[in-house]
Amino acid sequence: MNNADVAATLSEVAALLDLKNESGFKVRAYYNAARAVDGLAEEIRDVAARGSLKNIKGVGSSTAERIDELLQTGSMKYLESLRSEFPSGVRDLLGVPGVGPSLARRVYQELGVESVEQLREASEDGRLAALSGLGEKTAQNVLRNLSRANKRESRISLGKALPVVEELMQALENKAPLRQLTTAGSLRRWAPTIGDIDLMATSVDPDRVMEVFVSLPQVSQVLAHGSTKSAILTDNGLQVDLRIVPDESFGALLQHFTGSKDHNIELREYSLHRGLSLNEYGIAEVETGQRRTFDDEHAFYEALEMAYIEPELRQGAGEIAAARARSLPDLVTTRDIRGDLHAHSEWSDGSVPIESMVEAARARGYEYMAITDHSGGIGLAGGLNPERLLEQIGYIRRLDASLEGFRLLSGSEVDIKRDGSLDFPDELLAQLDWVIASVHSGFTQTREQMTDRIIRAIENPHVDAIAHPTGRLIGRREPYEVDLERVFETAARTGTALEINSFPDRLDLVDTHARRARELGVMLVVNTDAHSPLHLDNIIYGIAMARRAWVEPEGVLNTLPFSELRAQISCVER
DNA sequence: GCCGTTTTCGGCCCGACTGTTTTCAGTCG
Repeated sequence: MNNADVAATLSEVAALLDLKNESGFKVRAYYNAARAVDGLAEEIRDVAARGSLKNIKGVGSSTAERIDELLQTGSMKYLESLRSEFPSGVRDLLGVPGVGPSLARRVYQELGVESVEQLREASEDGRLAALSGLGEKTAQNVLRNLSRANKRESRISLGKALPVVEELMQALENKAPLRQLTTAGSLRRWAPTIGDIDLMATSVDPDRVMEVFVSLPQVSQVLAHGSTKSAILTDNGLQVDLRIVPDESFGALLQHFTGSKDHNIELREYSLHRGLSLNEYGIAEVETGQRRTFDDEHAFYEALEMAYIEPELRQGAGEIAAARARSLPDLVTTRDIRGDLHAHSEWSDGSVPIESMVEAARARGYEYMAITDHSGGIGLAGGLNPERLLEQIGYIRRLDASLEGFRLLSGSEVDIKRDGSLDFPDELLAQLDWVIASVHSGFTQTREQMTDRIIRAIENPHVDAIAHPTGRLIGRREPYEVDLERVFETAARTGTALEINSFPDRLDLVDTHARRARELGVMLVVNTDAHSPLHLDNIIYGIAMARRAWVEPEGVLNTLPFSELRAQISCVER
């Protein structure tokens, strides 16, 4: 029973309470608790073990008791009793866009609908439209939405969304009379996954911009078309909303639609206590109704007497208090990165010669790079055997010696075997400048086995870092079970760095874990795991995770100039 | 059900849009 399981259970309680027409506040309380548990950097069982469940913001004494029961017995009586009131299929109805708790409850109670399929039948044969307060349009809406993706499972990775958005924005800028155009929402906050895409604009001719927008070649369906708001579906199924407002409202609008929801709720609750009401048009005094507008976000936050908050930090995770105290972190940027310490070449599964990777790194302005081709023990990804590695070390040394103003490090992404031993003997690892170890097999080991395995690798003095520490692949593979708290404590003690892997499918460590690692004194390293020169550009995603984790430049190993980096790692003298 | 720089009780973010209604409830972000 991990954090995600507990969160899912609390969400189900919330959904069932919602179906039952319980107080919306109670429903929200359970959803809040679910989100809080899901975003927890620590394992909830550890929190429960020391009796600190109630210290989680959003978890009170009642929910804490139920979580305790769930962890100890594997089930929750409260949930079981709620489940007995609604067949399991009724809850699935909530996944259909446009179907909320009220409609789901009524079709179940009044029509006996117990599944999505039965909802379709009731919409087609007129029984849905016959319900009081509903009509034919509602039935048509439901039918149309039944073919769309489940509203809870339709998120795509940041890396898939961003190229689509950039192409759309470019097309718009080429053809429409825009003054300003920017992203908002989860994309602007660099969330690891994106639901839909929000674009914000100002223009001298909004109608013309909207005309262009809904007529773009990428558009497969127009969902709405107005002068201030339009929405489309792209040919790859992504929903894109475009909003246009007057210049003087742009700051408030951008703030509103950047979110996150948690951030905005907390910001509005805070402001309300100060007699101010916030919305997308500006800041109003509650007593007088007088409203101020803002053409940029900095002024908006300053008007609330707090520092500007970077979008990546807007998660309702303490950033508002820090902004009031003027103690926000000085976040790391891509400009701080001086080298990449996880890159592959055609010696293993990369696509180009080492020289091409070096050229690409230099073109980015980097000072150094480590080539870390795979070890080959389990025949994975064309990995190197000891003989080939020795050959590569010699090759890299000669190449490095020929380079002016750039250091090429001889490294390895060495496989951590099931027992925690490494794929190369220590004598061989000792010859390398940089060793990054990682798990590529045996993902189903128990939590204890996996934790011991990784800790043993961390404790090897030749290991400089652990790559993609949880092994997750977004949308394809869950992270393996591992006690990250113990991993972090060990890494902090041994001075071993943990990676934020920038590959859009990985983003591992994720922000909440990276933040916890830093709290425990772990050094991070932000790498791309590049298998081609183009992949070096993925550094933006890793940096985004670091920024969402409140990480400053001094928390990232590869912001160091080479002269300081070499003192931290087992680098061979040139 | 949670929470406290007014509060341990009485609040709980805010508005757009839709469809069904003659003033509002439901859904969404």
